[in-house]
Amino acid sequence: MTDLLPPIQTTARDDAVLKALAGFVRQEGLGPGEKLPTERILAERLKVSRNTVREALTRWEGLGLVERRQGSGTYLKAAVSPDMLHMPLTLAGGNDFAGLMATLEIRRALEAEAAALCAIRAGKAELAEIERKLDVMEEAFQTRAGMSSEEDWEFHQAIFRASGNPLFEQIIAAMYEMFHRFWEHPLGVRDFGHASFPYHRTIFNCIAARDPEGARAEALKLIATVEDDLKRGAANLKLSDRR
Amino acid sequence: MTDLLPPIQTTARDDAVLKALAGFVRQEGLGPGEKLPTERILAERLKVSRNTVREALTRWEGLGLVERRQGSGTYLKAAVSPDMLHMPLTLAGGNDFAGLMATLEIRRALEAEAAALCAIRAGKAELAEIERKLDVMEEAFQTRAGMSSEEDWEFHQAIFRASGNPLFEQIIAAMYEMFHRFWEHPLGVRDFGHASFPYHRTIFNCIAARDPEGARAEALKLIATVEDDLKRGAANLKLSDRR
DNA sequence: AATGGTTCAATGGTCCAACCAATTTCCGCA
DNA sequence: TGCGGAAATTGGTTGGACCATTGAACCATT
Repeated sequence: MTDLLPPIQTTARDDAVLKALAGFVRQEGLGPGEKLPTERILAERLKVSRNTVREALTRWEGLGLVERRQGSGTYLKAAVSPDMLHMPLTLAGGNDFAGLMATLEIRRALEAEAAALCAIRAGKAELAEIERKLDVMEEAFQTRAGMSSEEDWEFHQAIFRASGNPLFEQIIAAMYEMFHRFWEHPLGVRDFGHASFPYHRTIFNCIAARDPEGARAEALKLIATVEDDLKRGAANLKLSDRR
Repeated sequence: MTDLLPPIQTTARDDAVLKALAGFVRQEGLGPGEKLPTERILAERLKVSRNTVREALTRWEGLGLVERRQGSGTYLKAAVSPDMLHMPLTLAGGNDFAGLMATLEIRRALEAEAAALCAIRAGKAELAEIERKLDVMEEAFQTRAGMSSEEDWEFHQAIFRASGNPLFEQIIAAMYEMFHRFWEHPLGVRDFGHASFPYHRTIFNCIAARDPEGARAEALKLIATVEDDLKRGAANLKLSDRR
């Protein structure tokens, strides 16, 4: 006998509030940036205490769905729908080098799969878009004699978007901040990112040739070079700390 | 000029409460499963209202760090530290078949990478743990003449855990609910999961042999069979709908 | 001795009413 | 018309009260 007989759910006021609120947002067609009703109004309409409303909104705020501005109101920060799946990721000691490597491993996993899917699914328009981003990136590389994080990022984003699965882009976007905190301070590695440059073109070639496994392999190589760069940077940093 | 000059924080009571609480947990050496002080005690010690304490704990609860049980107390669900990095991720939709396939693609990406990392990093103890789960799963398979979702899941979880990167397990854990909603209702495919069975052993063999790329390849094959099963199930379902 | 019922204190969940602090609105004055 | 300050609005905090659930201790029946 396994666990049939799941624990029953008796009270879940604030959860109900969130569901109702999500329904309201959908019905009103509210989008990011728009203001939702006052806490006091919500409390009155839903026939619950303002306190309960606040607990519910606090959860949404913690999840980054909503922003509260004292004296002004509560504003949507993202699209909400009644059937959302929440996936809070927490990285203990997320400010250190190990945390960056952890996110990079996730990125490698997603980048490889997205490239493979992209090789299968990307339409003509999407393919052209990716190549355009690639050209811009290569142009920037030549001009400034080095990797440019912004253009590089846009290239990868285009691949994620063309994978046909929005989850890739969403997960990576959640980690964007982490990547770029280090990206902007390349740990003393002067030619940071140089090694990864050629793989952008090879990945695109595989995608254009409809070669999923090739694309996957090239993406893996690309992230490997970034990882190497970072490790080298960390070693340098440790060295200069000792100085 | 970018966004240096972050907005100053005049009032951030509940944030301060969380920081203080995280410090307390560290100082006391509290781990997952252990009980936190009462809300009333926290309020008194921190010289804030109980309501403020509750707002703070609500945030942690929303982030899955803590579990509150009425009448019992508040318990840690994960390790917390003062310097945590939160990456809350909410996925829109996902209750339909397309959503399931989307999450499955994420799972394939992570499963492949985790298996590869595991082949590199898993220690002796972790290797033994994985094999134990595998034995249990195979035992269940023989006895009940079919895949058992619980034991299967534990096997995969052990691999994620041994990957040395906590993010893998966190992401997958968040999707667990989604997978199992369908797993329990195998869409009419009677021998659902049968096809994936042998790959569990081959994955383990590659990991034990310290063959990352082999493990990655086997993991990809495993998910591919699950995908096929699901697609077959969906086709059956559509067929029976027409009936 | 074991099982089941009762009581009771502890604890999270909810409510209320008031006040504080930041923001926005608006009105009167120059 | 433009501007400065009062007033209304809105989220943030407080304190106190009561409800609902839990779990332990105790008691009664078998």
